[in-house]
Amino acid sequence: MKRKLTLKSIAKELGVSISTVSKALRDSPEISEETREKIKAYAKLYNYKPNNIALSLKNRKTNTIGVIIPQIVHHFFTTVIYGIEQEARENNYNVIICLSNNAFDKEVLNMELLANGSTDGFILSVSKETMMKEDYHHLNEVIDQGMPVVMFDRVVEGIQCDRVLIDDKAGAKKGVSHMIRSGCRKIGIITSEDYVSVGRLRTEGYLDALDDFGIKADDSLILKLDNIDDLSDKSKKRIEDFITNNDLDGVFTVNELFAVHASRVINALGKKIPDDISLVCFTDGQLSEHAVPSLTAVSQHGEEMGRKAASILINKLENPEEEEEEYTTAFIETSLVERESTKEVIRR
Amino acid sequence: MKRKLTLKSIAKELGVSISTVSKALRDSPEISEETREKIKAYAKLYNYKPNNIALSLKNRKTNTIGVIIPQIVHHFFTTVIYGIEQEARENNYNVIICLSNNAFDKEVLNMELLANGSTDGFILSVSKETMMKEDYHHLNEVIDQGMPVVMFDRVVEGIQCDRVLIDDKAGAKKGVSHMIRSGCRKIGIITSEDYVSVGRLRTEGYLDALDDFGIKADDSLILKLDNIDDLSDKSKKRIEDFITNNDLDGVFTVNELFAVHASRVINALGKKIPDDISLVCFTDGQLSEHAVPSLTAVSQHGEEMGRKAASILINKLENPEEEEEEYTTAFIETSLVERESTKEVIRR
DNA sequence: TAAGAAAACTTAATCGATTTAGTCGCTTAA
DNA sequence: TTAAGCGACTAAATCGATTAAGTTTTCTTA
Repeated sequence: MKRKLTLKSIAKELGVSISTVSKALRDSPEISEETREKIKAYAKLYNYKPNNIALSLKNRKTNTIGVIIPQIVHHFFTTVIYGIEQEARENNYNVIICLSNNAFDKEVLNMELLANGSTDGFILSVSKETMMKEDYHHLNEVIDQGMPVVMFDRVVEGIQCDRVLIDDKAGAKKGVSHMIRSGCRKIGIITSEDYVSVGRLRTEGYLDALDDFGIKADDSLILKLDNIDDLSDKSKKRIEDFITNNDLDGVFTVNELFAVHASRVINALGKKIPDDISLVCFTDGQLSEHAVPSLTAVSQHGEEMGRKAASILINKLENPEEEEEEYTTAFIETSLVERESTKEVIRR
Repeated sequence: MKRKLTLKSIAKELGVSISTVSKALRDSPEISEETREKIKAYAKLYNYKPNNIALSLKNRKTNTIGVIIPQIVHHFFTTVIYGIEQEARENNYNVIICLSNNAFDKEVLNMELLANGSTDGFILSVSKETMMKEDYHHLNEVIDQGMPVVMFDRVVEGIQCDRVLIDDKAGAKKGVSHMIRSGCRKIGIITSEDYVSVGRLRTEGYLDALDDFGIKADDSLILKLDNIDDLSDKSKKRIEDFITNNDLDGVFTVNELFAVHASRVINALGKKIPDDISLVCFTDGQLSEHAVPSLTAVSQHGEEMGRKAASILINKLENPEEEEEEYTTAFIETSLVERESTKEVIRR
């Protein structure tokens, strides 16, 4: 096992001072051509690389972004991380990922841990528990210490930070409008209770679309489930009843899971997708793509979202205090991916 | 914006030396009760937390694990990361994640970056390109510097490191045996070319199972596709032909994607799953669970794998040089998750 | 030829923490 | 009376790098 090279060890070996080595490696004109070449050759031969930790300490800059998300076993977050990683890597930043598992305490703990010098800034999507508690002291603390924060997807108001959001409302509207244009007139929505912001916004988009086409909304066609992340047996039952008891010709769901179960129920009823009932869901993931029939979906472009969040953060980090106290909210446009679960729109 | 507290700033504020502050906070008996209490009260009031970077430099220990994986948008890797994160967090370690995107150069770059002081050790699954190149100098280099490495899933031989593996062969055997017991006699396998180790091992498990039950293997029932991570149009076509041209009563696939497509093809042929053809796949992910029919799958227990890898690494880090040069290979048992795509085994 | 400038280095401070090796005043025992 | 001992601190070294400031040595040039 060979010890890692340091400036000190090189200096000792070559009989010069530490600063001479440092300067030579950074091409300082203070050092003579001859010495410089000798040192560089030696460093190259033994593959010297400066110690990042020492540099971080000296520069008070870690070139690391802390990412805190509620879950990782969730396709959307995975794509966001992918985007963050891409953008970070291109700009020479590292990414430290911590999971809050949707628990407030873990979120606080993670932030405190990373804030003590490990990262220069944060990208986070707040946990469900944090949202319900409405306790954001941990966020305010790091911001107070001058660390920039970018929130994405699950954001909260009243925090001095940038935000990157999916345009949920417009996305849902896009999906529902498509169904209407393809001939649907009695469209139901399977969404979440209003306190989940994405659920509320997507419901609004649904209502907007109906309104645009002069279709009267009907409360009984709106099914609000209480958990948007899983599909409990209770939720399954409610979806079954909802579809069985309403004579729908279209169903819009706020996530893939709801759609997949709806598809199953429709099948079991002996109805055909999309001929009898069209189906569109929010989130374009593996399930939409590979389900049978494959599902028309509103794509959230998670990767783009991650990239955007990282790029905003890195920009703040590289140009501190450029324009003080100016926080932006970026919207990531959604797009509709048409697949087998909807009929074609006939334009005349 | 308030500056972060340091020992220095506390010392200055309270009119004592830096070392007094440090010792007081670490409950050294050298410091008088009175001074100690005063300093601790002050530190608590202003929420002092030592700077991790400074500690890392001093201790030459970062308490950070570097994880390098080929892709993150892949359910299996996501579950492994989840396991790693859990185990790390419980032992006070951070996790830095880097993606190689299956490219050799990026893998090398990432390792070099993290090896320069950012992490204490590595957990990695080598990229496809690295496997094909068979160039492992980057691995040997960090190991040479005394950093422990744990490889998982996609491992290579001849490296001084611990390994955590899925028992691919036994897993495949488990799945295929189940089909045979449920009555299948002509079972095809959709796998990958042999140079992908998981493909090869799973094929071996398939052959083993047939052999155990005295069924003669038939090369024409083995379809080897060249990419195990995606489903190209060419692969789709080959799956279609494979299923259409062989009168199978069971299909085993080495991943979910192949199975989902197989399911689609079987459907299109007007055959019923599982009555006419049974279907079992390796990897228990979202697709298996939510497909219609849902798929019987060999679960890889990615989370357990991640936990195991992290626990081996952390153990090495905490007890250095305990038993030199002893490397283990841990196997993670698979389990069969029975769902709708297979018939019940009738025991008599 | 002596002073000033330039070239080529080295010293030392710094980042924030820990820790070993002092220092200083006071008590106690010989 | 005086050295040893102890309590309660401070100084300084250290981790590995950067860099401003200082020091030699050599080269110009009036």
